[in-house]
Amino acid sequence: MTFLPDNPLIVQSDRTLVLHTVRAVMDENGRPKKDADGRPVTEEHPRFVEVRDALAAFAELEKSPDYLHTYRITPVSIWNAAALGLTPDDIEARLEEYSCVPVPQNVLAEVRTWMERYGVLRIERRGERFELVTNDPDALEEVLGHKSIREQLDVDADNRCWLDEGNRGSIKQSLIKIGFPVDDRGGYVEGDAFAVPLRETTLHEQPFALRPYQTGAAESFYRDGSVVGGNGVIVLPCGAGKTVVGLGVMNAVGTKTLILTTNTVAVRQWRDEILDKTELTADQVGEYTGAEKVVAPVTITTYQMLTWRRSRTDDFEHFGLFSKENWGLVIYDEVHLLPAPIFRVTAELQARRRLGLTATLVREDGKEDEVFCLIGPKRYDVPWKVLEAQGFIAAATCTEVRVPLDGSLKSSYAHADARRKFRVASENPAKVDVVKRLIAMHPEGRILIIGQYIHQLTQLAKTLKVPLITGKTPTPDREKLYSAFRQGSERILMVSKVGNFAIDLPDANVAIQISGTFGSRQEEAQRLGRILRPKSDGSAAAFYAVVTLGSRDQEFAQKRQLFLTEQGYSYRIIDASHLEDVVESGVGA
DNA sequence: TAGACAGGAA
DNA sequence: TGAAATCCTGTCTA
Repeated sequence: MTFLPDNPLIVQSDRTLVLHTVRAVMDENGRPKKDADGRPVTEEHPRFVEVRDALAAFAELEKSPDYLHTYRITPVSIWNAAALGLTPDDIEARLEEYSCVPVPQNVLAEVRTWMERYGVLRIERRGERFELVTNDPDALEEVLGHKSIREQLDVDADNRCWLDEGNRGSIKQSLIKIGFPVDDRGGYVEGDAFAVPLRETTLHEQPFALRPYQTGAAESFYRDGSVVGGNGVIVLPCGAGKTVVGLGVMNAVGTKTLILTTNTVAVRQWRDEILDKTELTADQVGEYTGAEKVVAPVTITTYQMLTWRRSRTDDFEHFGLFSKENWGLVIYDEVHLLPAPIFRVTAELQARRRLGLTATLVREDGKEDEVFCLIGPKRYDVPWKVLEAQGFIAAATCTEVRVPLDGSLKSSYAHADARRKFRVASENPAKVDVVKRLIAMHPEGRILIIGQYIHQLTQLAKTLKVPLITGKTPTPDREKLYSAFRQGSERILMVSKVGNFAIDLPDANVAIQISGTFGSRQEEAQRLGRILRPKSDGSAAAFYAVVTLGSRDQEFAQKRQLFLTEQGYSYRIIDASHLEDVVESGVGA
């Protein structure tokens, strides 16, 4: 094996992968080139992009400072890769190919062990019951050594392990916790047949057909006559048409369907999309929310509706919805937000086909393993940059603008306790000036200013004389402002965290983020998603994160950027004082 | 009977 | 790590 010293990757024995983003530029004598100030000159590493894309399939980006990106190989990342068809040999080949040092054998061995564990245990149907089967007696022995698991199984005299429909989910949860992801071949209840024909022309007289990647996604989930699939998660960027993929799957499966969403606006959007793009009529698509409770062959509801109860000790009042119809398919919209109680019900729903949809399959609470075993593995994933290259989403430049804290605030920052520090830095009043300058730099831009603290936002809105939408803004007022923004009579709009949920928020081409949730990767992704609708002139969108230099605000900003960095976005980091220079050199538009 | 609002939950 | 937004139900008003 030859290891090229020029390769950008280091594989460490603790399963972290370190990827060089740049390399030194050599002069004609083969020595490191220096700039006028005597500092070494660097360039992007020529294999960086290739390696980043190769790692995305089986590792998770953990840190992404300027020159070294750190990835980690985790069991869930390996199992998802296995479900997509990657083998240990594929992963070994990639690591060997890109590493500049020998790949530690223990890492390869661990990858192999984890990957082989996916599918070592299978659940198979035997008439009315299910059996946990394996070809590996050692694995079975190890599993049965865990008391909590043995208690859930009915082990007969021949040492065969039986389980009932009722604990199919919970056994999978217990097994994944000890590192055994089960391949559930127990099959599905077919559910009542219900055809969902797609239109070729929408209600709005637009031609309609699934885009190639949408078809690919739907087929990866379900192909008629195939035993593979029928449960799992499809990951598509914001604005790539996840609803349409859902329609494609409903069309393919052809049964009564229950759709779960995060809020009522999403419920209505699903309903509108279904009526617009399928031949279903209004009475076939029910909305089950606080406002009306209609159960129809296709029913859309919210997670909160299902998890609502009178008090902590009462039952969930609307759980009955799951058994009101013989659903053949349950769709979980924004599956990364799935609340804990829904995991519990889902554990009891393992016989129903389950489709999860999301833009970012990362959870800040680390419950990826629950999504993996209860909804299913990742079946399809389109990188953001691929859709960008195909023109389905706009190109975007991301810029982190760093602003210092001035005098008096420096000391209040220093004296604040750990949790206040973040807020002091987030609300740095020096950000106001930066926002003004950014606005001035985009005189034609349709600008969204997004923040997290109401106090900060109201102040800024007053200074800039720009309308602000918060959770308290009544719906009619919101709609008025949205439509003003859409028509161009308002060019700038400020939004609080409502922006995270408001899928009806109009499109913009510039977003300025002045504060955000601690280190939420998916929030950052959502916010960028706001400006990714393709522009008619093909121009790029601009995303700015304004952070306080050298503070916790900056630390968390880095964590927030991880997901997008993983997807191939690079953040240009500039000092507030150089803002105009950099943008003039080509970021703007 | 619709809309507005308060209260509690997670 | 904390703040903000959401949802649902129930009650009140017109």
